Amino acid sequence: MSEGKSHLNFIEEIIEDDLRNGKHGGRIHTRFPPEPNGYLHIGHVKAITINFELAKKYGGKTNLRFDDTNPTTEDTEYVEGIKNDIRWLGYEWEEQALYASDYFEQLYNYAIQLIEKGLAYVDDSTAEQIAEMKKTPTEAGIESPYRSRSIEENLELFKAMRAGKFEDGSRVLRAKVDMTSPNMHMRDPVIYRIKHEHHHRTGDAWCIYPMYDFAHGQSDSLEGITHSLCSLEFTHHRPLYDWFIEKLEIFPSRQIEFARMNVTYLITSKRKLLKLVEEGIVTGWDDPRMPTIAGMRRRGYPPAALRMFCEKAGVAKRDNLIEIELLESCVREELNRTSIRAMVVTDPVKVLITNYDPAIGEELPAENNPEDPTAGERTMSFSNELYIERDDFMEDPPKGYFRLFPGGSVRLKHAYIITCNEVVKDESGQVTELRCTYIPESKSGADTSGLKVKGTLHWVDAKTAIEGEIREYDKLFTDPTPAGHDDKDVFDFINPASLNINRKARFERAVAAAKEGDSYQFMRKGYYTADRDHSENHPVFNSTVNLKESFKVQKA
RNA sequence: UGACCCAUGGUGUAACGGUAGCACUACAGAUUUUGGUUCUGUCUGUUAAGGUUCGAAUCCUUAUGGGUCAACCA
Repeated sequence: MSEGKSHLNFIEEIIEDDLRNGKHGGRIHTRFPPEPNGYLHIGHVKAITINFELAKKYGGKTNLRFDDTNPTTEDTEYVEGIKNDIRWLGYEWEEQALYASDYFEQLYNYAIQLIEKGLAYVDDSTAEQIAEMKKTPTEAGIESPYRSRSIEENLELFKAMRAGKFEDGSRVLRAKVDMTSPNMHMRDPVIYRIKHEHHHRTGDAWCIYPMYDFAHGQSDSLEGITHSLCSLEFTHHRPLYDWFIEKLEIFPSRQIEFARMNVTYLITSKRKLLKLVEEGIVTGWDDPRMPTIAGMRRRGYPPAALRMFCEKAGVAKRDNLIEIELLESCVREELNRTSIRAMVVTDPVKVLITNYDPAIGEELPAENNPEDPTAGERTMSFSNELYIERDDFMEDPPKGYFRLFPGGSVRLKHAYIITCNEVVKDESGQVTELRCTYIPESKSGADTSGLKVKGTLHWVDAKTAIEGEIREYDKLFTDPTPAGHDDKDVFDFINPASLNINRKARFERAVAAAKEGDSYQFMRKGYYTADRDHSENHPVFNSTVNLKESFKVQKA
């Protein structure tokens, strides 16, 4: 049986082509190369899934390599966070994690080789002078006066740089490429700089550090990476990437660029994300409103949903802006399949069942997940005093409203049909209690009443329900592309109501057993996930995503 | 006045010279003890102009639009 068309993306086509041609003996090896200077976000999720899934699909391997060539910004704290996030996403890398810093000695030797070939030189110019001599994209650059230094002098100076003889910024090592190239990265790029700084792994062993362009390609090559996948903004680096491989005559890894993912209402600038944290607009890197992996995890987005999202978003080279609705759809799809249902009344109004004996109560069975029979069932307490959702009652309902109203009947899910007979209000006109009667013959699963009602409501037993907290999250920004305005800053679009803490909620008893990270569907409301602040006696849930609603209650 | 990349419904992504498909969204309808799920259906698309060809979203040319590149960041 045919599985239908395969719909390869352009990277898969390249890979299958390579496989057909027997390139690298059919070996596929990718890598995910984060810099350990911050937390991973939704954009990284795409890079992670592309690298790991491609290797998985073609029987290859994926390395995790920390691109730690700049000691100024990097820290081991981030290394652990990143590893944790990748594992949580469901991926495991080859062997142990690798580090560009493991190759410092080898990279240094590569630099020596380049100097010996007359392809690199030590430049004493200042950063400003170098920038000036590079000129602009539309104007050819000019050569540095130090460009013609002898190989011997370059060797001597570079060794002295390593030996710590010079101050930060006083000299750099540059590759001798082409100052007139239309590609700015080919205009004698700086490949080593002096930084007398402590490195999170190599400590004080080095005071010169390779630049990205001199570390990345060679690291790929050393690891035998066959397909080095990165985002489009590195396209201009590719000629340089290839140049070093060619001149050093090392394993030819191939760089392939894809468009990074943009999602409406989300930002992925590390700098701006950091500012949100620092300004206290969010509570931290793992605030459930953050587009970080840590934030999405705390929000309750399942890893499978994130993977599904990236797969559905696809891989191509054109700029894209994916609607957040696709992400939410993936989250719902996953959670609908897997999450246990519970009844939680978020804005309670009391219901008194006047014909139900206040002295007794009963335990009613309730299925845990209609999508999954193996999820079993639980029981819910029922008595003459209940709570229902304030939204589920209207004294003067519009047509099309099939919840509760005076004289109307609804089914209480897993329980009985009730009819509203009397509305009790306080001085301000606020409804305080609904007096109803129930139909004893209408019990769920044993309904002999023959009655049909249109509405089914969720409810909790007032006597046994637990009070707790729901943190309702909305979008952090009011604009779909907060970072896409030249005249405005992302901070001009902060949604002042992105967090609403609800302390009125009443939870059915079963949710008390939730553990941090457990997701539930609060029936007819949405998906919610137990926060780390959750406890048995005081439930605390984060709203993950609402259920789709095809009916909106119009407010008077 | 540069180089490089890109252009398919509202959004994302397929179609590899031969019926423009899938998903999300939106809107209908069916089912439903969740106004959820599921099912069915509908709406909306090849940036433009030339050229090659029996035939072009696909190949060529030009135009238009968008993006990227000038850190001792990655």
